[in-house]
Amino acid sequence: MSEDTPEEPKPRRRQARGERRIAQLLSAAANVFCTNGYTATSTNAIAREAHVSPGTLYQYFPNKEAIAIELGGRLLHEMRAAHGQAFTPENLTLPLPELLDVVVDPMIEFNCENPVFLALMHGSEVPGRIAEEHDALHASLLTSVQGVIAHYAPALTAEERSRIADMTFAIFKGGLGLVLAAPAGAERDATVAELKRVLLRYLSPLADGSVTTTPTR
Amino acid sequence: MSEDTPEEPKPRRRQARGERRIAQLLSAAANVFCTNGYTATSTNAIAREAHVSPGTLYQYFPNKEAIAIELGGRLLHEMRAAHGQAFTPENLTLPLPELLDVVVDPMIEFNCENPVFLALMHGSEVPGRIAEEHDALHASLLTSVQGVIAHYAPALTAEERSRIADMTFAIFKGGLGLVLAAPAGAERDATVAELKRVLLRYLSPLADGSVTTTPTR
DNA sequence: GGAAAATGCGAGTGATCACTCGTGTTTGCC
DNA sequence: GGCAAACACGAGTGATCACTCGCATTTTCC
Repeated sequence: MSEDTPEEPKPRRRQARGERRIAQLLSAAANVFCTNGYTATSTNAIAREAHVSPGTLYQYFPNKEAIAIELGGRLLHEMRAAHGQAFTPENLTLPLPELLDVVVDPMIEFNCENPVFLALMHGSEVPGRIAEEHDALHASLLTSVQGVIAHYAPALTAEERSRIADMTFAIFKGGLGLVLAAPAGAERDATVAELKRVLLRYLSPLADGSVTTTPTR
Repeated sequence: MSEDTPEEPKPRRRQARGERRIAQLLSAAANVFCTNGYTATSTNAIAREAHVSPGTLYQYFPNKEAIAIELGGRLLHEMRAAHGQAFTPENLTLPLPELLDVVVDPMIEFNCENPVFLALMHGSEVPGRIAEEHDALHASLLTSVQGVIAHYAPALTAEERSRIADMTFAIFKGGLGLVLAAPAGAERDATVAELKRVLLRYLSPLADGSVTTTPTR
């Protein structure tokens, strides 16, 4: 929730304890959502995880969905920030391998540190509101990727560009699952490197001016 | 204890109607699981979708989990059959583009015709029994992919081979999501072709004898 | 035809869940 | 200190869910 909205009939006085509780509840919710999924998670379980009574939980959130909305909203906000930092105009001029580093690494890091993000954004069991915001972020990311592709291969049609961007993102998503499944450390790093290798091999022919729809063999 | 029936403690006489009902219930369950997910699906909703009373449903399945088990088991069985047909020894000798056709097409087709498969196998909300069987199938598929990779690039270490197989499968999974999201027809075909292009570009360097762990930049 | 088994029904049952409410405690402000 | 508001609690409430049970109907076998 932003603080500059004029439609706030609830000017809360106490903030220190309250904000702490909200953060505590969201953190607990992230843990439980992550392990059980949204639907199978009970509000009582969230309260228990936060060492708080159910009544206290409902003092800060009107219902279960609002918890996911708030949590998802915060994650989406962070994600958008990372996204904006990755797809800067100057980064767009980097050679492909370096561009991949600059774009992939922050995204991977974010998801490693917030595994609940994938859990919340992926399932069809999440409340519609989250799904909408996620779709918006997804579209925004796709547009950025399309921009990169257009920069590397200006000759492509919009349809081809769109398809390649979709596929690039799907590859990343699939690889992300692998990375999250790998234990943090050398194995995870190797998986990330492999993911970048996939993307590099898939995308580097674009820079050569070869048309993707023409079989080269 | 006194009854020593080895496998079938339930000799059902009537089979025509019963088997029909079971198929009907499983089909209904597939629909509802597909749209709502496993956890959010109620047994009453399955019965309603099948135009059957809740009591009738529980005459054929002891509980909700058993429905998913049976449905998942049948799908896994079909999937295993398709898998076995794809990874035949003679197919292994095909050149990579043809091998991709032979392996990818049936898998895509199966998932297009049984979208509930992904829905059931993917979520962490599914009963543990399904997850186990799915893990077994997953491991089996990975072994096959590793076999192919070993054939194309015998010089790789087991670790590299495993990582490449994992990544290949992750790419396929990601692309599969795209394919299922695309409307059936030309767009879907184009997406499948793009997926094969990704896999081809990722895997074809293996056949050239270049070592993947050496940076080529 | 008639017994027995299989099939079918749907209201009912206990458990669980999201959520509330009455009450007690802590904190900010004078 | 004292008051009001924010905070905290946890037993309780209505709804929903997975699942049952008594009974009616259909099918099979003789």
